[in-house]
Amino acid sequence: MTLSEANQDYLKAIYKLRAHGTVTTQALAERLKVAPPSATAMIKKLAALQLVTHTPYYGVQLTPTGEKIALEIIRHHRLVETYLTEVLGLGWDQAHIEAERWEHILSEEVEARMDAALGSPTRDPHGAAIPTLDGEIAVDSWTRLSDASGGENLIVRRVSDEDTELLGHLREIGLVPGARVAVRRAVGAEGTLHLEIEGTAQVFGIAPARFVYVETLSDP
Amino acid sequence: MTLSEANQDYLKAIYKLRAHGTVTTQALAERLKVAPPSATAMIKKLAALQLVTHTPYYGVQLTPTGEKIALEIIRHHRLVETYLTEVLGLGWDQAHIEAERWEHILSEEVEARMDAALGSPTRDPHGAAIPTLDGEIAVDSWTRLSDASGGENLIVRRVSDEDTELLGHLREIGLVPGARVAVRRAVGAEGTLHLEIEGTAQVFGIAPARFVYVETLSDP
DNA sequence: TTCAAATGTTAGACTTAGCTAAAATTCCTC
DNA sequence: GAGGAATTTTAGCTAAGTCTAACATTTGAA
Repeated sequence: MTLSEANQDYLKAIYKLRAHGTVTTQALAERLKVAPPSATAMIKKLAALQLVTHTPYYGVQLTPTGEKIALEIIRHHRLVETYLTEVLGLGWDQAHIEAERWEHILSEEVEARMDAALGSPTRDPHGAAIPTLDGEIAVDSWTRLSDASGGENLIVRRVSDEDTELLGHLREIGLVPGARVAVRRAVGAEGTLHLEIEGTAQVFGIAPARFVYVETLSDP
Repeated sequence: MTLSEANQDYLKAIYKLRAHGTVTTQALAERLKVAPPSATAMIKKLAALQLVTHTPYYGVQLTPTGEKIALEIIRHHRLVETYLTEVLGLGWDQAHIEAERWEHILSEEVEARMDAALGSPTRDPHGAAIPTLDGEIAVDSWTRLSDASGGENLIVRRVSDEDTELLGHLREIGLVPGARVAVRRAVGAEGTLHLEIEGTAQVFGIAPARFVYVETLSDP
């Protein structure tokens, strides 16, 4: 079975949106930047291929086969991202954009070579887990930087690659996997965070902090 | 102007078929494995984009812009082919198949990185010239192994990558760029060539020998 | 030089994946 | 629980690129 790029993009998007098991048409349409009817149409096709189950008006869910395929694509994406940054020296944001295209055309053979060249990495440059060849993926239990209450000592474990622009910014200010962060002061829902990143003071918005996952070293 | 993969494939095919300046619909259709009407339709689109000129019933020709784009794609292809064999260790035939897909999605940025990693190569693994960034390409004046009359000492300069299967075979028997070949005996049109490749005797068909380009070291 | 074969083009249909407009359904508020 | 708002789906169109069948043109052989 050969799936079109569009098919693959939808499966990947459903996978990434599937926090509560089921994904709405609108969420899918937004993420893929298509109109809702386009998403409905594709959902039907994927359902016919048994890659998703669809309850009209109530959302879509990946079948085990669909999930496996989504994980393959994500593996490709993250492996390529890692390769492009580690071996060819591209920036994170550039690598992410490239990987969006490469993920669809990567053969098993080249995948294996890149994997070997990188020493079978388990994390991509932003700290996201790279699924294994047989579709296993590590489950992270980190918290979001936006949930910090103030006073914690944290270590950045992962930054989401969903917002390309943000990605570049995070890197600039040093909010990268492995960075140590102290939260000096946290302000409410619409507020800001006062951070010390590797010893440098920074004021950071709550909104982008939702995309930074951290491990807590010491609580306030 | 962003061209579709199909557009790019046609431009590349026209470039490769353009030995006598003009390319027939049939030749194009055959090379791309599509029906002739499909080729006609695409020719019209490319003509509307000013990438080719079309004289109905008399063939198609690249405009300077069309040729430049074709050369960009060929540069991508050959650079990728070189990268995949030299850096990732793929076989020639495998690399060629991969490059057919990669050539369409390679960004200028990654192209530049691969070029640098390889030390700006001028030839791909089969000996074909890699066009420069500004669309210059070396013109080869080598002869075909099939034209050998017997008694020559030759050096292989290039093997055509058009026939994927043949490519693998040529490599196995050592008919690769740089190989020294002595032609012991040549037989007529439908016949065979008796070769000595790097000292090893081989009988080789005239047909596949058309895909091997050689430089003559000494005439009979 | 004529006419059949080969080649090329036109006509019309199909598939994929997108769109807008309108209808159906669910959700939410009062 | 009724009704408007939000969401989802259906209906119908479009564009790219493919196909087959039919028509047009060129070529080549008698």
